[in-house]
Amino acid sequence: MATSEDVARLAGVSQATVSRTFSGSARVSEATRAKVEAAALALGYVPDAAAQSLVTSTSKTIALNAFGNEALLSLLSRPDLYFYIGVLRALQTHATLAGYDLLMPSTPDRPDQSDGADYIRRLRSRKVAGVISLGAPPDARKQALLESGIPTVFIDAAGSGPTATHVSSDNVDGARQAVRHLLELGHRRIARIAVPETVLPGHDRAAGARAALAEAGVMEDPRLVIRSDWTPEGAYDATTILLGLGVEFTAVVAESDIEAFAVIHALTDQGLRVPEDVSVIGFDDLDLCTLMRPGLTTVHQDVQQLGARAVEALLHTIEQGSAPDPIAVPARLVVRDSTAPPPAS
Amino acid sequence: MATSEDVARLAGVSQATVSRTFSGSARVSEATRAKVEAAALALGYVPDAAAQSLVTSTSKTIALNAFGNEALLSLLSRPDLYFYIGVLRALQTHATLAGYDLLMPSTPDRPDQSDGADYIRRLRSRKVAGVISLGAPPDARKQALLESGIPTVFIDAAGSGPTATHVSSDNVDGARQAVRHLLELGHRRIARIAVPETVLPGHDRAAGARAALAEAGVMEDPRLVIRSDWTPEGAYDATTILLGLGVEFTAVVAESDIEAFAVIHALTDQGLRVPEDVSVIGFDDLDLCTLMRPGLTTVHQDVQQLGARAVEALLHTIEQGSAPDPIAVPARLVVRDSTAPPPAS
DNA sequence: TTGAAAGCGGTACCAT
DNA sequence: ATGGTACCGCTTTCAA
Repeated sequence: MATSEDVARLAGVSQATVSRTFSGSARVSEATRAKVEAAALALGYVPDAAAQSLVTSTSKTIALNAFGNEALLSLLSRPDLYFYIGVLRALQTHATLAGYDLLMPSTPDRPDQSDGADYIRRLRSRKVAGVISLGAPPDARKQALLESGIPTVFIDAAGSGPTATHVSSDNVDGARQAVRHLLELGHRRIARIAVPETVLPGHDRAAGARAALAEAGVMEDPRLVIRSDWTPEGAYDATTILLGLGVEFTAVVAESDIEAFAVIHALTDQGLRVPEDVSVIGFDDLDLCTLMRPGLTTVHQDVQQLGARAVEALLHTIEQGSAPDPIAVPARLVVRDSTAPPPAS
Repeated sequence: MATSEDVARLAGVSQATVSRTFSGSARVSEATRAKVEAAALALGYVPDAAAQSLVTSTSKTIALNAFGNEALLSLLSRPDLYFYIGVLRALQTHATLAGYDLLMPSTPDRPDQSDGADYIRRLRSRKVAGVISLGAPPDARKQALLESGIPTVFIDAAGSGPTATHVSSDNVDGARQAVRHLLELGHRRIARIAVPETVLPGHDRAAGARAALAEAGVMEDPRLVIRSDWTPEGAYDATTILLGLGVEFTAVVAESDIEAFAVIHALTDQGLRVPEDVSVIGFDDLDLCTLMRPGLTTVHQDVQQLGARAVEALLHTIEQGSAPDPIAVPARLVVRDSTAPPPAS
């Protein structure tokens, strides 16, 4: 690999001038710049990232962090997380545009003890410019990030501070639209397969659902809210429990498309028809929705926007030194074939 | 951040000794090592990655490369590529185990010109230890990788040389099992929705299918081989074309599960039943297969193994300086409900 | 505007 | 086994 020294020699200037030419900020005469650039091109010169990083104490790198102690991508193989693929795609696109590389740091050997501090040390060792965290990170890690001063953006998780903020879909409004749609169709007994309200999307969606109900003067029946865990298995079981309760309902709102499919299977396995007997609404609007039958009515999350805004917010934090306010990306209902008016009964 | 100098001072040894303690290879007395480690722990010391990289000319980083000129994750949002999520997961898991970080380099601004050389320069600038490439990379990039001497493992793409090899499922055998299964059920008129044979999986699967046919003394009808492009839309259209041909067939073999679902939809949209009228076989065995109805008969690809062997092969190349032979990971047929004997007719 | 020189935080070779 | 020291390639004062 050619070094700036080589380029300097060929261009007949000092090594410092080569550095200035590439760092952009400094003033270099047009003539010199041209000479240097020609020499650099001829030698195929690219600045050494490690050397730059060593002296500047930073690198054009954004670290990705994800839920739990598991490696980021472990989770992506769970069908309920196909959603994050879209987000990752958008992150990559926009990070690239800004000239940043995405890094998936190897998880420490012993994820259990002193997680937080160790995690931060590894990030510092890598001199990452910032962190984007998908989903709810473990508390120790989240806390450590908030205190570290490392620019951080949480996606789908709460967390803000001087150098941290979060972006997510407008879950309140998304859930409100979903429930409102059902209400307009005439449903009054609406069940929800819901994740705990301790996680941000769970909290916001519950609030949105209740708001829609309240607007229509309908009281939420707590028996129709069944806890689940984002997994299709959990949703299937929750639906079975719901059916076993013997409480009347004509519609089910799920927390994800994948869960919605599981709900539909649970219903049809019991001889119920969707949407004739029961309406079902999902969340996410995955690409593969177009492949499923019946077409799923669901709340579309704009993964492109999610990723774009996350990168944008992170860059702002890196450059300005302070994090912007939390960001909500609009969500919108997509009506397909899994919802219909409740049976006449 | 604490430096090795700080640790040395606290431990009452020289900075060089601290370095030795951490590099592991050199000989340090037990007593000294203990002192140094205590001091390091107290200071929260972690070696600076950039400094290490600068002096060693390498880094514990594996770069991910993927198809086309697009950013890696662009492709992952296409439903036909959900398969690679599983592979990525396995890659991450095994890279972590070996202490390597995964890097997704930002794509150059102008992906068109001088792609190859520029790509390599960026990798060298980052001093990546090796590259893992998913799917068929653009020719310029692939060629550049092969010539660069950078350890490389291609997944699902041909490519080998002194420092490069490839790993993929045993596509020949997988396709053979699929077709053999259909033959055993009594099918003779077997259609294939197939990607071009210029890509490795396309080539191998075609060979496997023909081998199974040949074993059974069945002649392949070229009219039953319809070209497609891995996408569900392409598969849907291909199926429609197939139906329009007026050529008899009782089974369809697709190149992926997602395509298989599209094939099923195309068939049922024409009033045909699966598997009563037509049997359909997919490839991949995605996690979400368990969520689909009918249950899809498909060829299972072991994504864990794929990722594990890829990392293993790359580490071998990095450490030994020479690449191992190409690796085929066993695939196996999973029989569910989308295949049955052909209609009596 | 440009050149010279001092590090950034490590590694590794040379003595001791 | 340990300490001293010469770099790795670049950024950034400080002078000229």
